[in-house]
Amino acid sequence: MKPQDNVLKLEQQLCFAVYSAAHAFNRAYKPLLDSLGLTYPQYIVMMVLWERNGQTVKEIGAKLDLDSGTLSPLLKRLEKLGMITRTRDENDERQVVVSLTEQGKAARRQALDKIVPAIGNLVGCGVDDLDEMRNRVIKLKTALDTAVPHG
Amino acid sequence: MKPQDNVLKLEQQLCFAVYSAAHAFNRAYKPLLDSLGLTYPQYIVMMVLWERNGQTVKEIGAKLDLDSGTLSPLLKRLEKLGMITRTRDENDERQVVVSLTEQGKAARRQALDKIVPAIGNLVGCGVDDLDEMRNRVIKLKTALDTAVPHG
DNA sequence: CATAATTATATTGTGCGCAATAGGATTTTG
DNA sequence: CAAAATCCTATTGCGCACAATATAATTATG
Repeated sequence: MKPQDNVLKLEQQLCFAVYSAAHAFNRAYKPLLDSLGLTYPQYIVMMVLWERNGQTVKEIGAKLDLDSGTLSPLLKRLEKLGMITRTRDENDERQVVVSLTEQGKAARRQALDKIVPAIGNLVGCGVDDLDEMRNRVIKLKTALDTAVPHG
Repeated sequence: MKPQDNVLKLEQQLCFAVYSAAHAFNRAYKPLLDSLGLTYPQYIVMMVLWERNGQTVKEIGAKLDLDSGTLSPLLKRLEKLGMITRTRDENDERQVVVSLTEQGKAARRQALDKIVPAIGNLVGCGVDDLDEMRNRVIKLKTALDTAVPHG
């Protein structure tokens, strides 16, 4: 076997490790998020709004690297769930402002009390390790984004 | 602001870093894979077959954590592309054996020569760093999988 | 001020990803 | 050996993810 033949092996690939870990996170979140009726992508949209209520679709998309093709139907589903409202901006009618309902605000409590600690237990490593790992993954994403710009 | 209020911030979340890095990988691979006419999920199926030709859907699924709902249509598209063939096992007609065509085998060369080095440049860090990072991400995935079994 | 260019969101089409279900083929068991 | 249970793949339905396109509002330009 040639020396470079290993580089195509699945287990050697960082991309597959990341791809696979992302799916594992999804599976881990699912039973926790079911109690709120949210999917993971919907949950991270809620996180964006919990940080600051009343943001446009564009602002949300910029923070999550998601475009309107993903967000438009997702936000409609969140609206149907009673988590958010979508209203056209009075000054600029092109923009849609997304705001939390009371139910949407209340969901934050359950996220803080139940979901965050549960996932923390699953990941199961010290805060310092976790910080370092997150920073490495973010650095990786930034390197990939710089080479292949988007949005 | 209460001390635990930070834990819901997007930038603090390892899950979002991983989710986001997975998308960044997809974007980085896209222009490279376009020359082969493959998507990233199709590419990792090809990797599985390049390691060992002639595997059942179940075997492929076990290696990639994907079920038949994902693989069945994906494999049909690979067949249509001329990369693989799908044939019922003679001894056990429940099983479908997936095999590389000549074109599918030939695609491996282009992956080795063009795609692997291009992605290597993008990730842009030493082999040791890369190994350590991959191992950490795999460990993370394993921890999540153990807590929430699947398949 | 009218027209062109730009901006923000929505829509359409394709391909995952996964739960639920269905359909045969094989194996188990009574 | 016949009935039940199990196994493997395919299908259906829903929700992302994203490219391409459409539409309406705003801004820039001649």
